Amino acid sequence: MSEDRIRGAGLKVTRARIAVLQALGELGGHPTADQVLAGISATGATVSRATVFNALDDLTGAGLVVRAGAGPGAARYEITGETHHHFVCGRCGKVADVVPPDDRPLPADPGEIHGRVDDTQIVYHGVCGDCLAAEV
Amino acid sequence: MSEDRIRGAGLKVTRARIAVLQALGELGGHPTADQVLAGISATGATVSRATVFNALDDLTGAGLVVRAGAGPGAARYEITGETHHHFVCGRCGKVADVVPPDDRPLPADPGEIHGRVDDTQIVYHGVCGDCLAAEV
DNA sequence: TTATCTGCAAACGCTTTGCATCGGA
DNA sequence: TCCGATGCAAAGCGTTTGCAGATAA
Repeated sequence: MSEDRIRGAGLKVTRARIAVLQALGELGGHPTADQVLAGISATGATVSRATVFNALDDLTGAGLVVRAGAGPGAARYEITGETHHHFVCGRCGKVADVVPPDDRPLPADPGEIHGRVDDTQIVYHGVCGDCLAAEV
Repeated sequence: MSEDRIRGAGLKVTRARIAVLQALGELGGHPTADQVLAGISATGATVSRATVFNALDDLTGAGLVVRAGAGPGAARYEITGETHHHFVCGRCGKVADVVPPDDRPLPADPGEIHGRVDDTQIVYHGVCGDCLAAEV
């Protein structure tokens, strides 16, 4: 349940945070903050835009959510979960999940990092087929 | 030489693009567009802000440059090169290079992606030590 | 009860766009 | 010569901030 994870992260359990976490889970994929807001609104709940950003930021700091993608446009968020791979289009910012070609494990977390690692993933940077096709 | 890579990518060789590529190389790390602009200005060359963004976008589309990092604030760029690992702080957006703990090769590019892969890297998402310390 | 979060709106900063001019091939 | 890049400025959009009121613990 979302509430437990929020509580476990040391954050207050509030309507907005539950809604954000649930929306992320239901939407799946890599929604932008705006899409999260839309997802929440679709359930009938009302949360302001700024609160969505606040909640996403808090959840990111708590390690429950990760900002994904490094392309143009809005930031994309997803729930911290199992390690998986991403394909990021540097042109349109689209993020696609990638099915691991094999089950080779990732290198362990580097010990020299003086910080907390919440999520590890392989990122393939490139240009997606749509954008390649759009290039004249 | 920067010019050769630009030409090889099918782009016109212009002053701005050479300057951007050289600045990225000299700055190293993961500079923001603004830092690239500052780096260019430091050499005495004058390039407008919009042109830096244009050039970075073109070079990204050509696969010579990759947008890195998925944190708040400005986008970060780096030259496409050898596979290396990144630690991204979801709080301050800092990107740190990670020395691979071993030389285990990455899984091959997934064949099902209908696009072009320019760069593959492992990304560790988390919170850096500075931000952890700043959390009260 | 009290520290914290929410919500609204406005400000902020990064990024993109439009158009005239300049420059590479 | 011709197509494309540059440069300036201004608009666009995602994100953050400030403060008063509401709420979880």
